[in-house]
Formats: sequence, structure tokens, C-alpha cells
Amino acid sequence: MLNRLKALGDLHRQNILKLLAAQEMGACEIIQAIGLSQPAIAHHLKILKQAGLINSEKEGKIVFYNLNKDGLKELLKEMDGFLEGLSCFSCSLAKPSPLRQNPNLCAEMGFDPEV
Amino acid sequence: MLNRLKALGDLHRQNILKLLAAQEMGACEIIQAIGLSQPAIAHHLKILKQAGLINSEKEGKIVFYNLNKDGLKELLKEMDGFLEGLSCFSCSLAKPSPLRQNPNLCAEMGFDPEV
DNA sequence: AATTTATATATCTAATTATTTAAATATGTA
DNA sequence: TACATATTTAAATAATTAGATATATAAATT
Repeated sequence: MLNRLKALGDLHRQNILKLLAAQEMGACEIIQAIGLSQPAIAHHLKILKQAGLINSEKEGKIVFYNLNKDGLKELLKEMDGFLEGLSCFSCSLAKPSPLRQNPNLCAEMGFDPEV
Repeated sequence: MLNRLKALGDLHRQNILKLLAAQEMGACEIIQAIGLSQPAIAHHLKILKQAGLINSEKEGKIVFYNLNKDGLKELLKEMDGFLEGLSCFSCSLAKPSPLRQNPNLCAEMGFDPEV
């Protein structure tokens, strides 16, 4: 999930995904639309591809890119799972910290911010 | 959404969220559990707080942290909205690129990889 | 008041990540 | 075969981000 989150966590890459949602595009079209250099786009496309968020298909000298809908759906599922997996995520209140009862607990356990 | 994604896109921060899901914790407890320096933890907590993924509450000299469940749910909603918002995300096939018909389109539009 | 404890900020260094320029590969065309 | 086009890879630089050390603030304790 980490790779997918990181792949999504960039504005250029989000914009690329939006472009590809409307239609598949050759790399040169993406370059023109985004306005970054060709190698920069290639880099972002590589990250999106490795994250499984887009697919590519070579036809002749042109490489066409399109959304990997399964990958996107899976990311959403993973996110949902992660958030649900935060036990108690849907239940009432998380337990209070033992520090509430004993405010000196950290010091007693040897926690020393000076060192 | 970008800030929240970036906040989630770090393993230490994911682990902090997992800790806080089980119970609220004072900062010193988090430091002991994660094993990074105190300022490093303070940094990550700040990022999570700014992203709206955790809350903090000061009691005496101790700052207690806990999950911001609303923020987490909202992130999931935003993600879902973004993915749905990729038009055609749920429909059959994205349009083919015009390059399919005219492979020289990029060159004609003035795209020159040399410059 | 002085000291200890818990946390935050400031500053600097190191590590990642993004971007560019330049060169390489691969495909199609004259 | 030579050349132009589309894309990738490599190498270098710039920008962001993570982390550590040192310092500052704030609250409790003595």
C-alpha cells in the first residue's frame, strides 16, 4: 500500500491519472498536457506503473498509457482495510493511556529526553 | 487530500496511527514504542496533526494523542471521490487516443523531444 | 526560585525524490 | 542504409523531507 500511496501523493501524478481517465494517451500527449520535460514524465509514469495504477501498451514507436482500474480499486480496498484495521476505528473510544493514572510512568520506564 | 496522502505515505506515521488506534498515548510513550528520537516523533506528530489524522490534548505537562476518526473517514471519502471522479472509472473503456488514427499527431503539434 | 520532566522549535546534516541535460534504444520512413 | 521520431536510461543538479543534536518553553516538584 505504501508504494501506491506515495505514487498518488504527487500532484503531477494525480493530474496524469485524471488525463488518462478521460482517454488513453501516448506519452508525447501527456508531456504536452502536463508541461514537464519528457524524462520527468517518463519518471512519473514509471512510478505509476510500478504502483500498478496505470498500464502501458506499445504500438509501433508510441507507448500508450491508460488507467489500471483494478489497481486503483485495490488501493481503495487497501486503504479501507488499513483504516478498518486500526482496531477500535469503528468502536466508541480508545483506551486511555496509563499515563493518565500515573503521569511519571515515562520517567520511571527510563525515558530521558535529555539523552 | 494531498496532505493527508503524504501524511499516510510514511511507515513510521502509519505505525503511530496503529498505536493510537489501540489507545491514546502520551508523546513519551510513542517515542518509546517507535524508537526514534524525541524531535523526530514530534515532527511526525505535527504532520499527522496538520493532516487532520490525529488530535492532541494537553493535560499538565503531558500531551496526549489520539486518532482523529473523522479525519480518517474523510480521507477515505476523498479517495473514493477522487477515484470515482476519474471519469469513466466505472465505465467500460476509456476513449482511444487520436494518436491511434494519426501517429504523427505529436510531431505535427510541434512536439519536439530534441528541444 | 531552582530543578526536573515533557514537549516543541531551530538548525544542521543526510537521505530521498524530482527535474534537467545528454546519450541510448527502438521503431518507422525516405 | 541513413534519418527522423518516440521513448527510455544515465548522470548530474536541485528541491524536499527525514533525522539528529542542541536549545527553548511550559508545567510540575522541591
